Amino acid sequence: MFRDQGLKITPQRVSVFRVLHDNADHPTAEAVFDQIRDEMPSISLRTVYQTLHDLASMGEIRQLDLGTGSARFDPNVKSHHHLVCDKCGRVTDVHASFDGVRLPRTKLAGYRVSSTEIVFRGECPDCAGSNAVAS
Amino acid sequence: MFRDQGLKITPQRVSVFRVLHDNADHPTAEAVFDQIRDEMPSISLRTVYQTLHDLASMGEIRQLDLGTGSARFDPNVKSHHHLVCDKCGRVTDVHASFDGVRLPRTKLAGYRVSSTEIVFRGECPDCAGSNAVAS
DNA sequence: TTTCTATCTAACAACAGTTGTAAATTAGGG
DNA sequence: CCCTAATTTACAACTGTTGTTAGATAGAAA
Repeated sequence: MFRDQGLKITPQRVSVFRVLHDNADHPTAEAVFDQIRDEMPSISLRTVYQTLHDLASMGEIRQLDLGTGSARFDPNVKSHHHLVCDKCGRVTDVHASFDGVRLPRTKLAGYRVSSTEIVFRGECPDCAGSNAVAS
Repeated sequence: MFRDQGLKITPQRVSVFRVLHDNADHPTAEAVFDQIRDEMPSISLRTVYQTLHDLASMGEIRQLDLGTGSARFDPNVKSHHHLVCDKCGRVTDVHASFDGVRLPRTKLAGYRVSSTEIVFRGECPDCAGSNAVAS
C-alpha cells in the first residue's frame, strides 16, 4: 500500500499504520507517537506527523480538526460523523447517514462543496458522570 | 451589556465588539486586532483574545474551530451552520435548519449532546475561480 | 550478495496561535 | 477628585506543528 505510492516500507510507517487501525480511537499524533515508542523508542514525533500526512494524502486516513487542541486521525475513511466531548476532547464515530443534509444552490454562496461533516458536541459518558459526582 | 456582567466598559472592549459586528465576517483574533490597531495603535493582541473570550462566555459571540489554523469568532449566536473553504479558510454562514439531524438514543453512545454543527467543506468562489485559471 | 543512491528518519530549531504573569494604567463608584 | 479593584500592556512561555539538514536505510541494480 505504501509501495503503491512509490513509498518505501519502513518499520516506522508500518507502526503508524498499525497503531491507527488497532485503536478504533481517533488518536492525536502525540498519542500515536507514545504508543509506538513502547516498542520503538527511537522513533521521532516528526516522523509520526510525516507519516500521518502521507497516509492522509494517500486517502488511507482522515485528519480531523475538531477544535480539541490538536488534530486527530481517523482510520475510517467512509463517510461518517462524530460526537465530540467538550470537556475531554474524546471523539466517537457516528455511523448514520443524513441524506437530507444537502444545500440548495441558492444557499451555496458559490462554493463547490466536496464534503459535509456533522459534529455533535456535548459531554461524553465519562465527563457527564464525573460532573454529576462533583456537583 | 459589558456592565450587565460586572465588566467595565473600556474602549478596547467596545472596539472589539464593534469590529465583530461590522464585519459579517468570521474574523480571527489577529484580524480583529489588525482592524482595531488602525484607530487604537496601542491595543495589545492579548487584550483582544481576552475580550473575545469574555464575549464568548457571555454568550455574545461564538468561537469557531474549523481547522483553518486559527480560531474564528462569530457574532451570530443563533443556530446556523458554515461553509468552509479548504483552500483559503474563508467561512460563510449557512442559514438553513436541518431538523432531521438528530441522533436516536441508540447512536448517542451515552453522550449528552448540546449542539449540532454542520460544516460544508469545499472551495469558495474565489479559490474555485483562480483554480480554473491556473489549470 | 554487495553496492549504490534516492528516500527516509532523527535531531533540532523555528514557527504560529494562544495563554500565563506581573507591573503599570484606568474606569467609575464613593 | 480620590482610590481601588479591574483592566491593559509587555513579555515570556507554552503547545501543536512544520522546516531543515546530516546521517541512516530500503530496495533496485549489478
